[in-house]
Amino acid sequence: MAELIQRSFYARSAVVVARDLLGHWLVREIAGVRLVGRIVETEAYLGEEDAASHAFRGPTPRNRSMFGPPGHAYVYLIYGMHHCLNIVTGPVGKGQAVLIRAVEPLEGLDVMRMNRKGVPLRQLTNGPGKLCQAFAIDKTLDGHDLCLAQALWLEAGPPPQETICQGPRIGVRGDDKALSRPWRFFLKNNPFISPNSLNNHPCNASMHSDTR
DNA sequence: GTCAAGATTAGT
DNA sequence: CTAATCTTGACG
Repeated sequence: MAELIQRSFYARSAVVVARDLLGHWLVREIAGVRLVGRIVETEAYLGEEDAASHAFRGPTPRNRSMFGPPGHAYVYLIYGMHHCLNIVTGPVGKGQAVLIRAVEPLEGLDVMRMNRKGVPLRQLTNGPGKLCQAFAIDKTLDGHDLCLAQALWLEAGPPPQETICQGPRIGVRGDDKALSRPWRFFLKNNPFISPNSLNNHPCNASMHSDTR
């Protein structure tokens, strides 16, 4: 098994972590069965300075895990029907997190297809709500420690060969500043990024793989 | 207590 | 473009 990602990785700015998360593996274990997805799209959310962030107005019962230690999950229900998975980053109390927007299925495809019946491979995990359904991630995992290698964690994957693109975040509200922030990161031309990102080429400031 | 809005998705 | 579906948080 690949190397477990340590807490020090998460204890940095959400913007940096969001980009560095591309190519790493999201691992879910259910009843001994292993599901793995390669992270191909993320979004960074900061704390009280970011009008698009759930943490913008300070801690509440829902977002309380955002203000906890880095390396934990923040999972919430949106539109009454879809769950979204975030990774808490940065210093305790800042309210930073990274939304996992899309992964490329690597292991446990059969279970993922079971959780999302009749869905084409390409659309199995190409959105924040879709990947949570495929990986059976819900609010019971809110606050879960990702550094324990239990139930849900991340492992280091090989550095991505694809170009890293960035652009404005999808579906967010807030002030003009928040809307203009290029804090969505994704792997160029990867078939498993969200439909929105696929249509969002050309990417803003393209850069190449990080110095992993 | 009330109520509008939501870091989405699938279907018309 | 719109419905689905229900929790949250702001306000009073």
